[in-house]
Amino acid sequence: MIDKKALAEQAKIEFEAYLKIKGLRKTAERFSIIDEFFALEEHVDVESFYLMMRNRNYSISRATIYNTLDLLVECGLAVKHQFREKQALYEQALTYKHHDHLVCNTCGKIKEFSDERIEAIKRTIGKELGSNIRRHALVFYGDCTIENCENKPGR
Amino acid sequence: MIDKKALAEQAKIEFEAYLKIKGLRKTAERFSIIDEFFALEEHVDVESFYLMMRNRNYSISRATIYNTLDLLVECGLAVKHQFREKQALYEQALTYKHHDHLVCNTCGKIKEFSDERIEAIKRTIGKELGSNIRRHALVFYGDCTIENCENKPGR
DNA sequence: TTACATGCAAACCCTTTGCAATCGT
DNA sequence: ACGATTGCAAAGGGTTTGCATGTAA
Repeated sequence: MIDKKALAEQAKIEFEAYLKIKGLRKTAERFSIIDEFFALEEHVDVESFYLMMRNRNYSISRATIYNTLDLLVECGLAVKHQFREKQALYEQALTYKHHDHLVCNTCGKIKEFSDERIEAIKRTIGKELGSNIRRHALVFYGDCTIENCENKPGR
Repeated sequence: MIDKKALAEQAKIEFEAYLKIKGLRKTAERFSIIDEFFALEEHVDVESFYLMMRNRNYSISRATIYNTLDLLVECGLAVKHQFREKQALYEQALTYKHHDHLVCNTCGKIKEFSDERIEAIKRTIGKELGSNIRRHALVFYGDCTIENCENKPGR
């Protein structure tokens, strides 16, 4: 189990460096977002995150959250996903190692996995189609086969 | 080169069968959408398709296009993609063989590819995470390495 | 001091919905 | 005739933008 506090502190250090390079300001809002974002256990959408922060008595606006999360993505501290059609989900990426996602058709939960073979496919296809492939997004959608899965709806 | 007309005719036959099963009506609009949709060379978004049809003097509404494209997806004649955040893209799928996509960072064009190795990854991960994986979405994003690529912007 | 940031609400974009008018069956 | 389908425009939901106010540097 990783220490969330330590994670947030490291994120702040990296974020400060990024702000400095870009000539952006260190504002209280940005740092409070980092505190809360790196304490999360899961991917989060902006609206939930906004409501959560309001519930915890931060006075912060949606606009600032959008702005800050985008900055975190820019500097590599977060990753933005588009699993469903509407809302984007943000994921912390401090100790980021690329991984892909399995979305459960049964309960909607998202699991992570990583398989090196995808890199080989990228090399083959990149060569074949004339592209220097920089990144990929791979999502599996499947039915849960785990008996008594704790995430099963209606339990 | 596949004969577009023949494609549309085959699609109509399959679509009629689907409508019959579902007790839905055969309307002129639905068939005109099939005519135009199966004449397309590329993935299309709803708004472009709507404008194209209006330009060709069909009197048709966006609502009907959304409705009909969704029916086509339901009966397997089309596939809906969500490559970017906003609009969905629809692709004809009459002679559908699953394939994945490479999005060009340089010109935005979408190329198709297929690599069997992804199936092996699905089996491994499905077993590992307890999921019967039904489908996947794999998108590569890369920089064009083709000299004098005809799609290069600013040519 | 002076740009950059913020909060708020309005605007935006794509998609969905409500409803009266139409049209298959 | 009946109910599904249409066109239109309005509503919806997530995200972005404009602007006056606030604030880090």
